[in-house]
Amino acid sequence: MPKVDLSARELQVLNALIDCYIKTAEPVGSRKLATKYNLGVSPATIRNTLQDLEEMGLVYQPHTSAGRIPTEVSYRIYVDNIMQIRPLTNKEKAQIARELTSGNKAIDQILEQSCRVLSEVSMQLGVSMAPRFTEGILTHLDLVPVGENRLLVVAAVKSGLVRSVVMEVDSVVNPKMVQETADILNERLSGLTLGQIIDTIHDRFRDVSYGDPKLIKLFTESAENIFTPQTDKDLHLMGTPNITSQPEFKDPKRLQELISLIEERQKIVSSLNAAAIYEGVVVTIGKEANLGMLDGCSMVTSTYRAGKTTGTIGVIGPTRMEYSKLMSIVDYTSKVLSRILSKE
Amino acid sequence: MPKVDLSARELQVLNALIDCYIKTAEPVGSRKLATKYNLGVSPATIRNTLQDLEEMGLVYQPHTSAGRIPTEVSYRIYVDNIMQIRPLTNKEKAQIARELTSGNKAIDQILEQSCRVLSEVSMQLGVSMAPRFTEGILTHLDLVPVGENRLLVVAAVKSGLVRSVVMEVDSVVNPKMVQETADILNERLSGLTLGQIIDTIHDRFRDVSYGDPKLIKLFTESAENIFTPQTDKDLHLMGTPNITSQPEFKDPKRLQELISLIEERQKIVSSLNAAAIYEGVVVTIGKEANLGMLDGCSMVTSTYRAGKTTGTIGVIGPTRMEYSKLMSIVDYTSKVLSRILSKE
DNA sequence: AATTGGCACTCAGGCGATAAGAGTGCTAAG
DNA sequence: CTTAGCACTCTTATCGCCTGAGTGCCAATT
Repeated sequence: MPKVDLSARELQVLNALIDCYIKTAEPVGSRKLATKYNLGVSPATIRNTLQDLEEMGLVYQPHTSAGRIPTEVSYRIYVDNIMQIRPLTNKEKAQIARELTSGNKAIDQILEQSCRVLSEVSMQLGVSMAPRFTEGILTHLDLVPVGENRLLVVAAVKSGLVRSVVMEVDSVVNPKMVQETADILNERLSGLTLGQIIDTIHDRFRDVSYGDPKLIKLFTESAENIFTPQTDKDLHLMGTPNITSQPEFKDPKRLQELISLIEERQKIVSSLNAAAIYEGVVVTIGKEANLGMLDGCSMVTSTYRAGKTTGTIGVIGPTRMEYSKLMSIVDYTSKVLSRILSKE
Repeated sequence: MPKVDLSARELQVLNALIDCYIKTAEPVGSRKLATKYNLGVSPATIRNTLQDLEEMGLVYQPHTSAGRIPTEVSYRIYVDNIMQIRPLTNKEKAQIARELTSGNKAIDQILEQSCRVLSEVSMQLGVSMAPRFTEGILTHLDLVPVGENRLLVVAAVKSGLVRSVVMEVDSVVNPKMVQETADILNERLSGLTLGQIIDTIHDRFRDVSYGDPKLIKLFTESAENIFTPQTDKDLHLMGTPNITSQPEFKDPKRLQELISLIEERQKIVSSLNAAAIYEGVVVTIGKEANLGMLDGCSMVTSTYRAGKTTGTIGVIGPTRMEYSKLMSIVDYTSKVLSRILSKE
């Protein structure tokens, strides 16, 4: 919310400048603005306006005698106030819908496909994240003996998401006892959200009427480990070549940072979660994204619904991105995705 | 197996040259070899030898009037015939053992830790791959109803590895029937390897005495999907910064190729599988690795055992790597890993 | 016959000067 | 308030020069 009052001309010039810079990735000069965009004034006048914009911190020059480049502040203004959202063509809509509905219906695969289609249509780095597990309602819990001293804990959530975690048990356990324990766990935990379970599990098993007390103790102790989303496994990333070929990544240092970011997925997860507190399409510009070393990048994200839970999808690319188009793409994709995941 | 007969001096010089190049990453000249390695002859003599080596295709010059660089052929000879394996220090052994045995015991986490410790100790890209599922013996199969029209198929293998796949069912199914079906599946499939199951499943369920026939049909039809390892999810990669900072990756193009490789994990999986047909530590040099665009890289890998199944771990780095040290590291790590995974 | 010193030759990489081009800021006039 | 004109700044590319590293070969030496 930078409080700026721009005159009509200043808005016009800023709009043209951002538009041009997004297309060319080169500093934009007054002459280019005057000839390519019919602003009805001469380059000299535009130069004056540009000086004003520079004083307001909306544009800058990489060096004294170069054109202007928009700052992050002005991207914000552009996205919030100036930009016209560019609707999708029917062809684009069809492509997204087709690629999302074809193929297997397991939620994980659908998310991977979302990620792929986002990266293909947007020509940026596509991201998708599985629904936030903590908000899901537990429908069923299962304990499956695996090998001699292990139990597989299977937790199924209403949205169709399933997580399984292997739990170590000290001694060999009686299968009947395991079943009995599973029964009481289900009885007391089904219908709660995983978040509630984590918070209240210790209280809920103060008294244990039947089932294996040792096993239940072990379970309550490792509940957090079982129910907490290991969210970096829920994250899909695709289309890295799309953005590495952009001019902002011609510097090897930049590329290295990108590689690090991709490896430590946790940072992306955090940023996506931070953006997900808003409804609908969110544009996170540059430093706002807090992507650590990799600034100069923006995200366009949206939440989607899967039953009672929500997840996040979006695209990541250089700050200089076609927000107007990307917002439509992400918006539409998230809506299709919600529809697919909810009609089941 | 390039058939070369090298004289004692040629071996000596080649050894020194490779050693020097591995350390400096720069073309090695005759003078440097004469002064740093006491070969007892003058630079001029070494030059003659170098000419001979060049004719044999063992070294080359990036341009006239530069020092020599070893070719992939000569790395092969070096690894197979010349190199002395460098044993690990106690400190290194301790570090590997400590980091592998600490923490959670779930197989997936152990593999991730293997990967991390490999990358840290070797200063290369560490890789680890879960045991090959197809060779595992099925111990238990479970069908867990999830939501309205889904079943979670849980397949547990002797090594402790578990895979779960969501299966879509058309109609709502009776829980009793599901249990009955699971029973007969277990009865007929337990004890077989997953590979055998894939091959023979259609024959095994020609006659179905009880259980839900529709469900069994669905199951046999999707058996391949259920039991085939989606191996690129079983692959861990860590330590990319270790190798991106090496001089061979100063070229942005190289970096881009690396990023692509990391994204399409399938290629790495294939290469690792190809190397895994041999027992013990395998060195795969340059083009042998078939890492697509990213040649100029080598892998040092080893299989490890987990019960009846085997998996692969190793390191990937530029062809110019310290094979002598890396072979020890990978060998030791795989042995420790086998011990951990087998004593259970 | 193998080894060595000497020497001319080649080539990459760094440095500085020069030229071209893009774009600005300022001033003065419309 | 707008605009044309102009001097000024700064980047980028190109050329030529030089230096240093390293070779290949030949003739001398052991």
